[in-house]
Amino acid sequence: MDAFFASVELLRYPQLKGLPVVIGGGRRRVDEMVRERFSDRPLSEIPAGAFPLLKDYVGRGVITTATYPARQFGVGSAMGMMKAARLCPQAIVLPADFDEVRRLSRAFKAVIRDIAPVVEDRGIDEVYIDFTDVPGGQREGGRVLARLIQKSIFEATRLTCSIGVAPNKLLAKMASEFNKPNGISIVHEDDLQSRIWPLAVRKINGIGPKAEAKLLRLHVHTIGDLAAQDPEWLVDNFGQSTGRWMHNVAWGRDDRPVVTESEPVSMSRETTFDRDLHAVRDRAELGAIFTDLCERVADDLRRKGYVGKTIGIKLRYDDFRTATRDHTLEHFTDDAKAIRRVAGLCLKRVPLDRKLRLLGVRVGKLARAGSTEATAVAAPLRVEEHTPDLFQAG
DNA sequence: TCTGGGGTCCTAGGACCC
DNA sequence: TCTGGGGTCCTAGGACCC
Repeated sequence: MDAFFASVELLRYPQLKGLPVVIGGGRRRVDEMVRERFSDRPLSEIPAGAFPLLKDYVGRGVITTATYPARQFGVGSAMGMMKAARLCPQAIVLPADFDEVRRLSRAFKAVIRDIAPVVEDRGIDEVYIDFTDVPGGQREGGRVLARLIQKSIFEATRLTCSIGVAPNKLLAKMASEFNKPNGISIVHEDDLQSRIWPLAVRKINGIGPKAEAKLLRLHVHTIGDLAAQDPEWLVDNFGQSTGRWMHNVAWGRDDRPVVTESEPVSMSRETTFDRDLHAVRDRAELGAIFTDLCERVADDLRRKGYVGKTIGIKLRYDDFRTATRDHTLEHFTDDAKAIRRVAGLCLKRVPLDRKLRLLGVRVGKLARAGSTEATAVAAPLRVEEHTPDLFQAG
């Protein structure tokens, strides 16, 4: 989906179309004051000039999404709000409306599944779709089906998306970036040299800032450079697994299937404080936040029907270093008090000499509530109950 | 006044088991 | 004088993605 969170806000405030708008940062709806001030008219008639600007923004946080006009100024996802404010002070800031974003996410995915049922979820605004067995999925290299999906999503949501069609997920993901926003791009196997190799290695899904920096140090800049490297040399520098993977992706090879179903591995809640907190001096405040996080995780587990047996905490110090501790229980739980107790034990094992900026609680090793795995009580088998197998007999 | 929140997967050492 | 070889699970940290 194109600039998803921002586009969702533009549905509500169409008068902001064409303007630099960023979503992010706030814990509360900073446009509430504006809405109160103009409560006598519809949202779409609030003058654009009345909205809060990035230059007036105070506080912590990062940009979730920037509209394309804002991107012209170099503002983008994951950028700190303060830095963004220097680049584009006149941008309008709005908070994310998660409920509305989730609703529209479900809506666009439902539209796709109606047309092409083999869909892999890739977060709130992205999916992989397998065109292979969709009737007409091969027409014009997939362009006809891609157009139908685009049109159907727009009719259902008034939102635009960009689609890349290619022989595998790796190339499709890259192709989807070629023609944004509201674009379609078809990449064939033969296009590797001309369209993929000139790209920076960072464009590969799976090469992040660290791998990029190391590749640049080794004078590997483009995907073509990467493809030209001896696989053995890549293995020597990045290890067996990453080295081989890098070689394969540089040659456009990816055999991962489109996975339509998956079970969650963990659920967590975390929060960055408005100001850094001290474990001793701000004990009461931290304690309340800690308990609240445990209750929210427990609530998430219950709502989604899961229990977990590994309880963990995460904290981030004022110098941005992160520490985690976890503890695995004998039994599964979704109980806030139990989670709070174990998380409290974890907290005792971590240094608390620095101020904290973030606290998080995680539950892992999940099982479906009520499943045999979740309810089985681990009882050691008594010897006389043990039926010997072939090798033990006699 | 830098740097969110919710995830997955990988690595690596150590405990423990057969 | 020589001290295995598998395997799984747990824990901590980190890279990466949306």
